[in-house]
Amino acid sequence: MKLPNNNMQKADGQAVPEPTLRRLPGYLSYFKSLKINNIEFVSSSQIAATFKMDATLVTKDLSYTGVKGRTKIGYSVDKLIENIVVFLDFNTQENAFLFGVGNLGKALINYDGLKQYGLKIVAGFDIDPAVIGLQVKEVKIFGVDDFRDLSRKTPARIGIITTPDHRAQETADLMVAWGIKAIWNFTPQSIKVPENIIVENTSIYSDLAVILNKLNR
Amino acid sequence: MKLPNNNMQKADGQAVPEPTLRRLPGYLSYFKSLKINNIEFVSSSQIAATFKMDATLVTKDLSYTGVKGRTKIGYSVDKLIENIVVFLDFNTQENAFLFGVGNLGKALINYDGLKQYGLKIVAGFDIDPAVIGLQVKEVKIFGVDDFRDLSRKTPARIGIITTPDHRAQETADLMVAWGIKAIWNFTPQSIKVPENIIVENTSIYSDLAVILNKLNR
DNA sequence: ATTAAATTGTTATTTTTTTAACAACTTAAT
DNA sequence: ATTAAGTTGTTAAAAAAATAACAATTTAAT
Repeated sequence: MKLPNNNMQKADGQAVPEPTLRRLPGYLSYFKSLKINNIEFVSSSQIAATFKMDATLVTKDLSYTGVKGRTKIGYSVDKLIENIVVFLDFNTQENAFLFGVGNLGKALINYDGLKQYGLKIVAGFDIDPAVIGLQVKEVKIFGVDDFRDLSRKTPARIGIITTPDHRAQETADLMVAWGIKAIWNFTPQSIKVPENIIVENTSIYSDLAVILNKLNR
Repeated sequence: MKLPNNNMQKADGQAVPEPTLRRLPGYLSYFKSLKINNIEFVSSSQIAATFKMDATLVTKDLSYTGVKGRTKIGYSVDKLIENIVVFLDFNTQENAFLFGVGNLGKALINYDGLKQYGLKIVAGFDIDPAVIGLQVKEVKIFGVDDFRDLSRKTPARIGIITTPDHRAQETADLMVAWGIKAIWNFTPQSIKVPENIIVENTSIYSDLAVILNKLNR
């Protein structure tokens, strides 16, 4: 329909279905592993079998990225990877501040994968004096007051909340005051922010709920 | 329609929409914070405003749990909490084995929240001799060989994969051989398992994709 | 060269999920 | 007591997403 068929170009105004958006990174990971195994082409039916889904849905998802397959051959793994990476903006590095350097926070900083997927945590923040001044991998941990200087050197549009639950709202408020545009909230707490601020909640409890439900059905 | 109106009883055969299932833990967290603030009643419109969603959808979601609201008063916070907890099986403790005691694995073990939501990690596993024998919080870390004994003492139906990506499949295979019924996969790798095994993938990359998309639109 | 099989990509249909509409009810104010 | 406002809960409609159907194409085999 209104899909852009100018190859390798992003559908900027076009809203991509969120389910599609959520599936694409999974495909990407799969394609990367195919590449490691020197597999050059893959068909939608193979992909569908791997993810236990309908092949049509796969082609639809992939078509959003502008990639073109070849009849009887399938899709080029290289092109798939390239198109998805570009489409999801995983190629342009986005800086992020992380607030709350506890277990989860440290795990995220140590998580190499994120960098590969377009996100670079450039600084950690905490209110615990015992943590401030430390360094986790290449990421230094700062106190709240150090923000001004830091933000001038390495500005960030994304703020990650990995604080204890009850500190989520105040942290969000702080981030908004700092000019953060998108908040990635890893606490189960729902946070209140101005209309124009993007919030994405990552709740492992939702996944847990799904597992328990399937298990006990 | 075919909703069970026998109060406080779970709709066992009835399939609950997964979106509903995913939203319930968020509500629950919110209700718990209301309770801490000594708020006894809450209306669907208040809940809807908090989560920026339609009030009708809230009532629908809540109705699945069998909770009943009072006109002009709203829902009892206590009853909401109780019904959601029961409905999601967060009250009956489910044991889990965790494989891959790296940063993320440790973070999950240290995460107190999980226990409160029905999941208890009873043992960690790793192939790194430097890690085997250690103890993270109350959770001991074992080698693969220790499984038999352990599984007799504290059986578990859920297996958590927090290994490096390229070890996901072999870990899954092992878990299936162990008799694990549901696998919670924290790697982006898609894993192949027998038909009857439940798999839930937690991919923070999906959330990241959504954030970047909104940010760059 | 011809044909058969496999595969993409599009359009149509069905299913699922969300939103809207509205009736019934209950509390609090007059 | 009466009324008005706010709220639940259900039914209907709309929107979104997934699946099915199928045409077009292209490769590989005969």
